Amino acid sequence: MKTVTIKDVAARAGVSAKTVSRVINGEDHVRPEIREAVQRVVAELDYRPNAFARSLSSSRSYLLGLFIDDPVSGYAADVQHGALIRCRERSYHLVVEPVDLGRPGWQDHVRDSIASLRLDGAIIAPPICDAPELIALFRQSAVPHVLMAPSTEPADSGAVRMDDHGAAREMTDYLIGLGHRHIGFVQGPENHSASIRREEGFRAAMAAAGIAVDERFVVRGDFSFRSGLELGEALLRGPDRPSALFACNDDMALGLLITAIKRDMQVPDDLSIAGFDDAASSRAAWPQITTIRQPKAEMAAAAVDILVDPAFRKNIPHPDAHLMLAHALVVRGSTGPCRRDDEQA
Amino acid sequence: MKTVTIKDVAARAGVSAKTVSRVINGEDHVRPEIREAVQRVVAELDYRPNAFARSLSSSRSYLLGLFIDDPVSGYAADVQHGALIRCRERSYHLVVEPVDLGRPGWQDHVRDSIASLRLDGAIIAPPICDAPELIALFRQSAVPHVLMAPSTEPADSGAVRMDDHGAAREMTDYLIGLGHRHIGFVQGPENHSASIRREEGFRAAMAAAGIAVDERFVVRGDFSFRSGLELGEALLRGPDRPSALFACNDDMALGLLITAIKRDMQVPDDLSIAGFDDAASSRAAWPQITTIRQPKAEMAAAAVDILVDPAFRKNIPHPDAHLMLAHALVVRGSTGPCRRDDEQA
DNA sequence: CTGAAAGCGCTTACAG
DNA sequence: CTGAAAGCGCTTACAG
Repeated sequence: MKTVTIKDVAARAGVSAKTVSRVINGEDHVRPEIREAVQRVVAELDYRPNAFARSLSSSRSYLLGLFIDDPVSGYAADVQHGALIRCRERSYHLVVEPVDLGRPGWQDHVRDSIASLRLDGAIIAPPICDAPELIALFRQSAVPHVLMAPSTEPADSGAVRMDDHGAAREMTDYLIGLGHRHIGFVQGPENHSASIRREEGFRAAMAAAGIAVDERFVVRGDFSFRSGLELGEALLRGPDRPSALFACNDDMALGLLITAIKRDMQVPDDLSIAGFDDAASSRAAWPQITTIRQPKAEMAAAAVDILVDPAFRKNIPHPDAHLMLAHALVVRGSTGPCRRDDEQA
Repeated sequence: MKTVTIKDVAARAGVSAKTVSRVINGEDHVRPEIREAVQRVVAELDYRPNAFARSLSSSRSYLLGLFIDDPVSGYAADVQHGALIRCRERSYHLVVEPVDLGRPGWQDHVRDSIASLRLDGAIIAPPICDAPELIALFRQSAVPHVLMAPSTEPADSGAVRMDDHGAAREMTDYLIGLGHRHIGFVQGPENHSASIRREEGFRAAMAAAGIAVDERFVVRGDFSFRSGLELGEALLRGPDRPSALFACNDDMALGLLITAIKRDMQVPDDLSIAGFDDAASSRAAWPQITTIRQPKAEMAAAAVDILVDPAFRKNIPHPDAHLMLAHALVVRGSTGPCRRDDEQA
């Protein structure tokens, strides 16, 4: 089965290869009747341009890279899906590149993607969006890149984020509104800047309500279900325990919930539990977990939009390349009014 | 920043481009001292071959496609990760292509990947591995492809599977061994051939033990947590209900478990629940769910190995391209001895 | 509005 | 063991 090339199309349509190229790429300056004739031949021959030839001559790859720490997480799945769908709409392809900053030589893999794949752009997921050494690699090679939920917004990087601080504050206000005073907070990993912003939002809400944070109830997890399980054991052991727990993500919140159930506590009557993400784990439990809906797929799609926008590519830094998407508080069954006597006062 | 090309390396090393090419690709017939000299220059210049130029001239893309129905599922994440890691080891790249057989025009997307990306091979995940029209596309274009867990094993397709029938039979034997006689079975979607093989294994074990299957307790789900939830309501409503439930995958088993908990049943004392997959959902509950470990990532990695193996590429059909990987029964807290009086007899 | 020429950076096929 | 030439299938830059 001989491959159909641009020359075959040109010959059959009685025009030059250049004209076929113009039609294929939707350029101007082609007479309508010629354009139609070419399109007809393209369809007849089922001609598909060779992406490599195009890339080689134009030095554009139509390839975007998604650089991500842990490609197996539910977060990664949502982000990837959002990016994939949008890439397809834009006739780009997506290559997922796992980056393990803990493994020596990671730079080489990244450089390799950039150099041999000639990536047209990169989406950099948290937490590695905050690694200056990684960002520098893209900057040096002049590869347009968008950071997802970064701690800072460098002028020559795009950025897509949500208001982690504000969302955490809303959640905390909601818990306080339910009468809770002894609210515990489960932090995420230290390198996760969004987790830090969430904690700040929590503390801001507590301060605004004039409630002192009990530091014994502020503990660090690693975003995993397992860490939620273990921290739950520690937090719920003694008689002196919080009436509500706010975890930095849903997987940990689910771990807390399971621990409470194991200890025969009633949720939400004995303990309210709130998460963050609106991950599948927040729905795969009983009661379902109150959480913050984070627009993960939308953020990834927006990142693609920024990267393929000629205005951004031609003109970095670009004012419109820093986006903030909306979140939402999702109230479910895991949170309820504080029923603790000493707090009714 | 001027890009370093093969000519630059050749000039600086005082050899021809062809010799540099030989060194880069690890071919024979290069004097050791020349090889070393070239390697030194490659390192000095940090030369990275342009993947597009290589692909264009060699008509190999070093790109593998993963074609998958639902790229957001936990199954997809595991498969993708297994494939990604192995691709990296083999210096291939992976492109994920969602395929929605329900949407008209899906063929065009697939043809496009094949034709414009010049895919070197394809991994086809279940359930679309059983769609003849899809397989035909790869066959026609002579793209080597490996099916994951297909219902049939065409001679000119590779295949990687596990023994779904045997594994389901083991699980059922285990439940029967615990004294259960009234065992319900939750089927997967009709188009999922592995789910059918699991049901057959279930029925074979029941028949071998001389136990009649109560067809009221055999119900169809769609692999989703939600369907497990709903089917649980139906199965556990009346007084006449099964003492054990075996679901075709873990997400549905988790749904069953949550329903049992909602209905104040004790698991496993009132009801044993078993799943299939060893997905995260089987561990994110209390009690944890007894299941079958399915080697998803290993299956995907094996598929990559088959695809990049020159012996397979040169010589399709190939006898060694049909693999069966080992599974394991994982006993956890959700299953226990049958405590129903009428069954003790 | 259209096209002929040159070139992108490699590898293939052939010599020597 | 090594290299000069041609070519992969497009696009760029330039003419007209």
